[in-house]
Amino acid sequence: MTEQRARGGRPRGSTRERILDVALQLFNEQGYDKTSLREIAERLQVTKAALYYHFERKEDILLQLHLRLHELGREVLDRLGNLDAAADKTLAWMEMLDQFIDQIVANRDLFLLHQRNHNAFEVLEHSESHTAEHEDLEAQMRRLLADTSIPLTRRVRMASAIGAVLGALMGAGEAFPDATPEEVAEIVREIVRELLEQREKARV
Amino acid sequence: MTEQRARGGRPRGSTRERILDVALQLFNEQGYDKTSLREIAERLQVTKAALYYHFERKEDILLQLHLRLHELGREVLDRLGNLDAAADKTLAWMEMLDQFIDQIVANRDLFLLHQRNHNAFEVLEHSESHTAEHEDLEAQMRRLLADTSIPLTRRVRMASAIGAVLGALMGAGEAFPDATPEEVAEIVREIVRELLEQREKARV
DNA sequence: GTCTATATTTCGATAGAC
DNA sequence: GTCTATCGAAATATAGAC
Repeated sequence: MTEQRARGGRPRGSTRERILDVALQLFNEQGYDKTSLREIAERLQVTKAALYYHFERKEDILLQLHLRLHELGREVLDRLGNLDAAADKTLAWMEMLDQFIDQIVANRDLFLLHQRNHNAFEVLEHSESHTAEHEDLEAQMRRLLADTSIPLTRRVRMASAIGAVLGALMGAGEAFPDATPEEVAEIVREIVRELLEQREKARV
Repeated sequence: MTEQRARGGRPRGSTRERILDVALQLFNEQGYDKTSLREIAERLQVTKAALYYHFERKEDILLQLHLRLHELGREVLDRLGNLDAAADKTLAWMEMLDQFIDQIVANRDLFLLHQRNHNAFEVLEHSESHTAEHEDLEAQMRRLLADTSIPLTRRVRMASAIGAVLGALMGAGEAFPDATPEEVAEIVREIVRELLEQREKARV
């Protein structure tokens, strides 16, 4: 029952994937830095040295988990990129956040890892492999928000919309056990629409 | 110019306070776990052993920074507690978030520490000193959001409002260099009102 | 691909002089 | 209150047999 939860559409059960799954689990429980390779090996019933056959360094384990997250980011950014030059980016943003919400619901543990080990991920960026197009979803969102050709109010609303999604779906933890993730997601979608829609100022 | 930034209304310049300031700085740059006492000592131009005169363990440094944050939390919770039994908690929540916004603007580095070192703070809670009333602001907010006597929609909106505040004031980093923190804060206040206000459903 | 054994480094923490 | 010197523990990583 614990081994069986399928992730993505990946080769299941390979030792390499099992290492990544266990690592993700432990990193979320204790944090990346506080989790030793010894602990990962013990939970997998293998020795430390076995891990080094599959990954050269501990950091590489985190890097691979980062790539899983990066794939999700590409999906979102590709859709957004097509509409980049559109005059009104509001619709594109709403669609992006809709997809973002879906991804969080489907990959909560991966987003949790990113959120709870922010510092560990930062050193990944500052090492190799971050030559150019390897840019993070978060970094690209920041660039979006820094576009001064967009009125400040709209940019702050966009940042708040992202935060609202994370706050309801991630920050609240298991605060909504009386609701399914889809129910919560639907409420958040409505909130995003409220935050981003162009209101007609002519109303009272 | 770097030494002079005043924090709170505390005894400035005492070695103990300088340790805490430098530690806060380094913890935010590299993370708590990746920051060694050697580094803190070097930046302060003292030796490691000197730190141990002021703090028994490394964890105690983090604990004191936690207490700075905890004081801010008490201020918010005291105000909220008075209105706890009110029939309509909406107004209380708005006031709380207003104060929350002020605190973030005034103590961004402290909140950053809490956000970026979530795991390190967790072990603090699970050790001593967390007997009872030492409960975290975050923990109490979670209890609030878990109150099933409140409709789900309103609780999700509350969680999103908190997230919106954090997203605009913390997550966006320095994405709004063209605006003062107060300008951004004012926009966020309006967003919070929109998210929490009781809308008259009778419209359109 | 996994093991045993060990090298290497760094860290948190202490003892005791000044 | 700060220093020098050092200890013990734990972590990452490697060498080489099976």
